Amino acid sequence: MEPLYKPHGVEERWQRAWEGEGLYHADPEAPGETYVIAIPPPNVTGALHMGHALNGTIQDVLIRWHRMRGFNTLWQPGYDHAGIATQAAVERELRKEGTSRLELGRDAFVERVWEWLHEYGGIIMSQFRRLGCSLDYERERFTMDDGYVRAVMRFFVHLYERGWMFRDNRIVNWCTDCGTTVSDLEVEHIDVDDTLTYARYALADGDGFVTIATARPATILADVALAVHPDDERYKALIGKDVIVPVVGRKVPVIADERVDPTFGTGALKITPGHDPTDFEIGRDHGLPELTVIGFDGRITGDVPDDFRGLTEAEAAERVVAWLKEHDQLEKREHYRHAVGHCDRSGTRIQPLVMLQWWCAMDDLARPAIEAIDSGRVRFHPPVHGRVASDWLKAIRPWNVSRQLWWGHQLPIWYCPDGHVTCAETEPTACAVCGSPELTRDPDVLDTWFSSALWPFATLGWPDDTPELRRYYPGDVNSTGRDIIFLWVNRMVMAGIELMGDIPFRDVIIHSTILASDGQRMSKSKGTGLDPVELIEQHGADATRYGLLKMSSTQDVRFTPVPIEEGRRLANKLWNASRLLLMSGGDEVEARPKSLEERWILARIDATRSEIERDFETYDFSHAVDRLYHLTFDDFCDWYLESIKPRLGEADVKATAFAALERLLELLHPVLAHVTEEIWSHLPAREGRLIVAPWLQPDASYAADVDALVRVQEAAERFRRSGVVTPLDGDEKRIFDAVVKPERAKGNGAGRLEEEVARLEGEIARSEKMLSNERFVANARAEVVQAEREKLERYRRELDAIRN
RNA sequence: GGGCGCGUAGCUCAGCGGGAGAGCACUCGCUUCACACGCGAGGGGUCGCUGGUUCGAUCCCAGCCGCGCCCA
Repeated sequence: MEPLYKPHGVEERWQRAWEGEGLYHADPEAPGETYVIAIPPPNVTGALHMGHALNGTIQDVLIRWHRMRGFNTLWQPGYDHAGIATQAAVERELRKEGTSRLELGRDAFVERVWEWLHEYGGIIMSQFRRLGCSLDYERERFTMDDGYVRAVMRFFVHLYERGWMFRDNRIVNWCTDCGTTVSDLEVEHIDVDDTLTYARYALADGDGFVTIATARPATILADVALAVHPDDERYKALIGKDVIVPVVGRKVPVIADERVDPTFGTGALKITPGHDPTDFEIGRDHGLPELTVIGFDGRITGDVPDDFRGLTEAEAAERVVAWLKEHDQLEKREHYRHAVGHCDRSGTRIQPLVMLQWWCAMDDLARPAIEAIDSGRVRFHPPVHGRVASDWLKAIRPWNVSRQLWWGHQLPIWYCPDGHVTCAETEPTACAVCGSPELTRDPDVLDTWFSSALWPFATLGWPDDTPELRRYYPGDVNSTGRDIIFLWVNRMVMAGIELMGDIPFRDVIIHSTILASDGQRMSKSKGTGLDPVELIEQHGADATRYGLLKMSSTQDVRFTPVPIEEGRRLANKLWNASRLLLMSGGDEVEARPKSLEERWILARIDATRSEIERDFETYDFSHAVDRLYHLTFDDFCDWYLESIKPRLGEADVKATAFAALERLLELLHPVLAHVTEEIWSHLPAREGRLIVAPWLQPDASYAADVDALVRVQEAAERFRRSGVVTPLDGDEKRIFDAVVKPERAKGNGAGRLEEEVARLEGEIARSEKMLSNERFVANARAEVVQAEREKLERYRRELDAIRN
């Protein structure tokens, strides 16, 4: 054993051993209460980032802890096919080769995606291995593998048969760059500088004008009404009249609707159901036509004057404004900053337009999920996210599930020449309505999140009745970041209750986001992203795990490497403490505490065990890790080892020390998995692996000694502050001399008697003043007053002690 | 516009009604036979601002200033 712990090699060796010996593997036939976590499936094209590393560490700590406690644990790994992202990556590749998916054709393109994935995909699992994550890698699943596809088809057909899947022309979020619709959740609202155009619409009866304000003058071409708030006195007289839409000359009505904000612009709103979500809803309620003038390429199309056709939206807007100016119907234009929807994948401005799509009605799915969250059957940590999740479900809208992509699960929908719809899990031979054998499959694929919703049970074999499904569903915990609560967590809860009749997990951990040092989200394009694998290379996996947990909290945190370095020092300290014991020989491991500090350290380890158990149960990992640090440095090394060091030759002392070390290693293992296993393997007469060693059981026989060193520690504190040595005898004197080494400490300026006297006199004065305040004594809680009296006594004793 | 959260030591963060804490950084002293990724000693904070509640406020309430996130 070298004086400097070098994690490289050691960590990889244990990772190979644990996995190779099948210790990560979950056996449904094995006994034990189950403990199940399904990893949030990373994009198959992705690489490990800080969020994955933190999340992986959190889950691994929980899994290792439960494994040691004898649970039948399953940590399910796998990948998500990530429709848009993967398709885009392969299309980029094709572009470099001078071809395109259209040139290849659908089948060849899909084939090409698979090839590409076999070459470049699926690297994250090896990165999780390098972090020490004890996932059951034998069970790796992919949302596009054969069994999973069946699950997705079953889910769709199930929803169709329930009557919740419907096809309709509704307003969608069209991304001209991705060439597909995206769901409302994939639209990011970003503030942009824009221009607000005030346009006058002529009343059809020639009785003047109404002025409206719009940020998108090009969409005037698709106006079908003006709307005002029903209580708006300025416009009451106009309701029911007609106005003439500029440029196109269409006569449209003025309607009244509560959804009009009378404070925006002039209070009169142009209604364009074809290109605005709110207008669309107003239009549906008022039975208005849904005209579309902007096409899938973002250019002007449809029933418009010829000179507009083919223009970009900006060009069309310019021409509309010119028309308004020419006809004296342009009132003004002013700067306007507002939030505009952008595609979160491509960053392109979303084009809302009306399109025939497949939708899922969500109300009946959402209702039991809301109940599960509100009743606390599904618990969020921290709880505030449960309320947010529930609020979102309560305002849920139909989900646009079809995507105009080639990579993904193709809809199980076929059409016959008469337009009848057949929905079936496998390819039907005839139309379900008219029996026509001529069937064409809908070309669209499903939203990636449609398949992710099934993750907790499709990975276990659903829709088949497998031993895994019976044994491991429902699971226990889901851990993830805030950003996919709606996209993923809520949908798993809905799908789990609907298909399995039970919630998929009990606890949802929402971990913090690790920000770059500038306080912004880490960003690849800004170069502020950090590669966790590099951190592992630099500091070791144990140190990285420790550091990530130390940084984690319910609050977002700016990254600094300092906590990881702290973890590295802890690993090194533990390594050297173990060296001290191992180098002095001895082959017995048994707790036979004879002296004060031996009973004390065993009690301290037990006490810390219950403290970190409480931390783990409440998913408070940073405090758990902090306790482990101080237990190791302060209690185990500084007090215990220093105390016994002179007596390491004694067999009893040695055997007890090994027993204490064993317990410490057990406590540390879930976090510092590798270094603890390495040290464990050096312990005398050690068989079996720490990873599957039983979690330590507290021993009540020394529990009473958890404060056994208080007098010595007070004496040490007193000596440090004042330089006064307290008379002690027996174990206490021996421990004090061994740890404090007063003769050496004197040399470096320890203890300034006068300052300490002054400090204590100050404290005594403060305390006396408080206790002589009648209102304090009368109003404060009795135990607070009592505590203050005891404090005062202690200060007086302390002062006496250093004056004598 | 609606909602949530955060401003505590130079840095990153705990604490959240009765004596301001940790790690790092900084200063000083130690190659002490486990560890210099160490040991010992030390300096450093009107706990964003202004009011209020209270015997007592970093902690509770209100307002303000600054920063961030989510939803529309």
